[in-house]
Amino acid sequence: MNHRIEKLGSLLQDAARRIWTRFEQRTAAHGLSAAQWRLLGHLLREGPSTQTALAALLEIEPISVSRLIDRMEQGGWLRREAHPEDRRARIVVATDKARAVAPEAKEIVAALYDEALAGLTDDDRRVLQAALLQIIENLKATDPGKGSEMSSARLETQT
Amino acid sequence: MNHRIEKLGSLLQDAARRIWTRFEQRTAAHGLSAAQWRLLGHLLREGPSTQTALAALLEIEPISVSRLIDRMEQGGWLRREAHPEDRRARIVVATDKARAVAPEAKEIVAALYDEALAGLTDDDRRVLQAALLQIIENLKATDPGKGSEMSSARLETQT
DNA sequence: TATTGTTATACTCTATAACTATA
DNA sequence: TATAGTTATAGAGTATAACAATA
Repeated sequence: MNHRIEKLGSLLQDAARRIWTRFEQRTAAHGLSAAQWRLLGHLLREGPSTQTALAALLEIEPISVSRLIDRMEQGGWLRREAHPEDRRARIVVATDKARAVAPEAKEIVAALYDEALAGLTDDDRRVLQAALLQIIENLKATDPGKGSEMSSARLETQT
Repeated sequence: MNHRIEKLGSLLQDAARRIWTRFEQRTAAHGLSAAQWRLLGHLLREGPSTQTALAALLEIEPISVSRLIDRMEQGGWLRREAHPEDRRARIVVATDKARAVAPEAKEIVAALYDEALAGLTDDDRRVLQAALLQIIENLKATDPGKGSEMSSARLETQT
């Protein structure tokens, strides 16, 4: 019998929430939500992207991406541009305003992660990182415990 | 310089979301949300509780607890009873219906955690658990990176 | 026919502010 | 005055269904 982690789900959720809440507090002046920062991060790191690709990357529904982008476009963080080849699609592009805050956001993230991981050795950190990736991987495929669903299987667009 | 975990926040969030989503899928027949299961878990493990205590435990606002409980009371999962000593307070009590699903929920959780942690050694799991607790602890106090806030400091009611 | 993205609509979770009842 | 809980209201995230435009 392997070691059982009591409340694994709650621990993960609490840790994640503390990090994101803290991050939102420190970036409050810009008025972006955690989900919006995540989307913007993708955009800034990996360049312009269609909404469909963003939805696959963030693993949320296209309509949710659409909503996020609505608000961010209003705030001037990004623009929807025409796709040069596919006239149905739109390309989402970060604006200069977004690019301008990226360095500050990066610094905040770095400092925050340092605080969050304080007291953990390098080995601990590597195990933690690997463990999180493993958990995500383990739960990636279609749920084997339920014989019905099959729509979360298109995640090959992953990084 | 210590090891940096790129995307620590995203990794934590993704791992947490996958676990909770999977859990919701497998318990879908009962129609409870992740937040509701968490609240119910506290109630079943630790017995009846006031709403204020639940709010402190779950670290959400009392009004959010009130809303959760509204829906759960409608669903017959719990009852609000009068507090014997303090006529302002209400005691939240899990119903027999809730107690009846507890074993099934526990089994689902156990199986889910086993799947999530597949491939991780016992040592890995212990490090993971300790790391999560450490992160939560590290980010527990008032934010030192911001000199303004001071309202998340009443967490002494913690387990 | 399939895909991209949208509207319309709705539900959950969370929160701030203002309030009631009680301590 | 302070606390327990509520109502009113609102924002964010997510989702299903129906649809338009295009491939």
